[in-house]
Amino acid sequence: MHAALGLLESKGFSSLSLREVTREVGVVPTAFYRHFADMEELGLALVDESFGALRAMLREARADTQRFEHVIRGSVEILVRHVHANRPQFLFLVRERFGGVASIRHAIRSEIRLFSSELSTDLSRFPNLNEWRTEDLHVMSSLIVNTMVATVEGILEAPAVSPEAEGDVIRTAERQLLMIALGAAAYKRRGS
Amino acid sequence: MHAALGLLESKGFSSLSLREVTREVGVVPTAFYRHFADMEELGLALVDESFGALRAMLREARADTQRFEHVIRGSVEILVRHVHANRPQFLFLVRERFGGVASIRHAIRSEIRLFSSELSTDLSRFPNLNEWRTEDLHVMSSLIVNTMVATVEGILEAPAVSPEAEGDVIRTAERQLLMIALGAAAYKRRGS
DNA sequence: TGTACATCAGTGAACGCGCGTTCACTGATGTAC
DNA sequence: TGTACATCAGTGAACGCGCGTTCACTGATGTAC
Repeated sequence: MHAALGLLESKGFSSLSLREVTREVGVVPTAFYRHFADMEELGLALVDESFGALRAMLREARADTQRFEHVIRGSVEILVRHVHANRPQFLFLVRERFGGVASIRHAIRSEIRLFSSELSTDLSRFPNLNEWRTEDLHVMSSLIVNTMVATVEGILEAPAVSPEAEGDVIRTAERQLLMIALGAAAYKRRGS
Repeated sequence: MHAALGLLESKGFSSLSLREVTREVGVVPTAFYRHFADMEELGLALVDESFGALRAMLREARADTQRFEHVIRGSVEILVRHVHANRPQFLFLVRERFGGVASIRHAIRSEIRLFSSELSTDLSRFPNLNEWRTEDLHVMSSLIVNTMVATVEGILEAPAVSPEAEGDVIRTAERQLLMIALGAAAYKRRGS
């Protein structure tokens, strides 16, 4: 799994061959079958492992909800830290969300959808949001998730050697989340 | 190109073979070389064609900017119509943005970045926004682009047979854009 | 403590297959004079 | 208007290659008695 993730830095999963993986490990191709029935099974194992990294990040973010501005800055900081610490996993999830293997694609999409609906629940615990209609909470949380996903993409894409490109991505993300928070409040005022 | 786009409905470009394409056309593999030097050249031609569809959409959207709420509803309507009319092209762009062929990936990303900066310029023509700092305009326009991209993904993903799933995507997009517009205004009030 | 057996990860040869690419070719269509 | 030649898209045989998968095997480690 580690060898596969390494190779996936530079190519999509569906064009990764069983022989490439075993070659990377330094083992004969047939040895692969001692561990997985086929490449799809390896792919789904990588999905699981990557979800582990993702959920660890969310757990930390959730344990850390304070005042509004601090929530934004803190959440983005946690996001950046986890993406750096688990770059291969996040890269895998971001890419294979649209990749060629249907079962992987569906697993990733449904996990993101799940995350978005959990975020709705979390948001409803904020004093200002606790009487929102679930529909409006969903609109807001999917907007936040989209922004977070785009931020992960931006971090992964930013050249590792250029901290200023990453700084831009981070600053933009923080301002966008603030815009969303302010927008949600105005949206609600306007609706009632 | 038409045959390739058809095959790309169900797989990524980097796992599409030259022989599959010619088989689909009903022609011998070597005939491929009468038209393209290799698959990458075909891929880049598809990028060009798909950008054509994308730019046609943006041209129409730009010709149609009116009051704020109408802009949102009108833009989303235009988006939906063009995605339906050019589904294979949009599917191609959305997927290959993270696909396995670097030159394709980079072409798509730089086009989206270009679009985002053009949107900044367009936004600055709105009376309320004409004195914003370009940096804040960029924050707002990239938030809008992210939302639009996510909406395209949602439309492409929604089962073709289920108009209600697509209706949800559309309604969510409209509300998110409204949230962004209101949020941008509040963000600015707060900043000054 | 020693023996017998099971489990496990890895080996190496072999297979048939689809792939990209080469080559010399054919025959239809377009162009110059 | 007729002839000669160029251009063009497609043909079909052939190549070497990497692929996934099969099979019977080896030798190390773990487990039962």
